[in-house]
Amino acid sequence: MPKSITRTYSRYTRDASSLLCGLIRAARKERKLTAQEVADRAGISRGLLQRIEKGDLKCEIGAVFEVAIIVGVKLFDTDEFTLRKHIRQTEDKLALLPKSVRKKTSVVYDEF
Amino acid sequence: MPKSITRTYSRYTRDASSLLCGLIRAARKERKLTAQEVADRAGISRGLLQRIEKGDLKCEIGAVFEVAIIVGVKLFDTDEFTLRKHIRQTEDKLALLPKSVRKKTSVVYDEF
DNA sequence: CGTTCATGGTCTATATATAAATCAAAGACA
DNA sequence: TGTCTTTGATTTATATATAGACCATGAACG
Repeated sequence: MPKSITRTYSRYTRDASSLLCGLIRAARKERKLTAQEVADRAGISRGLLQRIEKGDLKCEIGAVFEVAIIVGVKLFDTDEFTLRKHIRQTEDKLALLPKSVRKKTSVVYDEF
Repeated sequence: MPKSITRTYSRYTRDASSLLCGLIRAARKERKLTAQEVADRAGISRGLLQRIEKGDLKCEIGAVFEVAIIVGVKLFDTDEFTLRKHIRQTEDKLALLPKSVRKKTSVVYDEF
C-alpha cells in the first residue's frame, strides 16, 4: 500500500524537467497552437497539459513524450530512423550482458 | 471524471520509450547494480523499476528520470552546467513570445 | 552440481493522477 | 477601448498507478 509517496528528486532530474517543459511551451507558442488544440491532439485534458508545461514530475511519461512530439520537440535529438538504429544497438548490447547481477558474497573469514 | 483512459501513442513516442528503457537496463547491468539497489536509491518500489525498464508509458516521468540518472543515463546528453544554460536560453525565448495564442477569427463576410 | 540470490510475475489496498466542468483574469486583435 | 478567446486555477469523481508482500523460476558462482 502506498503510504505517503512524497518523492524527492535530484537536482539534475528537476533541471531536465525544467528544460523539457520550457522547450515544450516555447515550441507550442512558436507554432501558435492553442493549449486546447495540443491537448486534443494528444488525447489528454487541458489540465494535464498545463501540468506538463509546468514541469510536474508526476505526469505520466507517455503523455509528456506525446505532447513533446506534437509541438515539435525532438526527444533524443535524432530522427526516427536513427532512433530505431540505436534501439537495435542497445538490444544487442543487452543480449551480451548477464541476465542477472550477482553481488559478491564477500563474507570473508579473516578473523584469524 | 476519467472515463476509459486508453491512450494511443505515436510510433515515435513508443520508440523513444523503448530506447530510454533499453539504455537504463543496459546501464544498470553494466554497473552491476541490483534492481533492488536502484529502486531503493530512487525511492521507488522494485515493481515500478521493472515497469520502467519495460518501457511502460504510464510511469511517472520523475521516477523514470531519477532512475536514468542513478544508473548513469544522461538525459539531453549534456552535463548539468550546459543543461542550466539551455534552461535560461529557453526562458529568455519564452519571455519574448506572446503570452497567449490567438486564432484568426476569419469569419469573413463574403456572401455579397 | 548445488546453493543462493536476482528476477519476473501476481495480487491487494490505497494514495493519487486524471478528466471534466466551472470561473476569473489576462491578453490579443479589431 | 472593447470584445472575445486563451489561459490559470480550483473542485469533484473516478480510474488507476504504486507500494508491499508473496511465490516460482532462473541464473551466478562457489
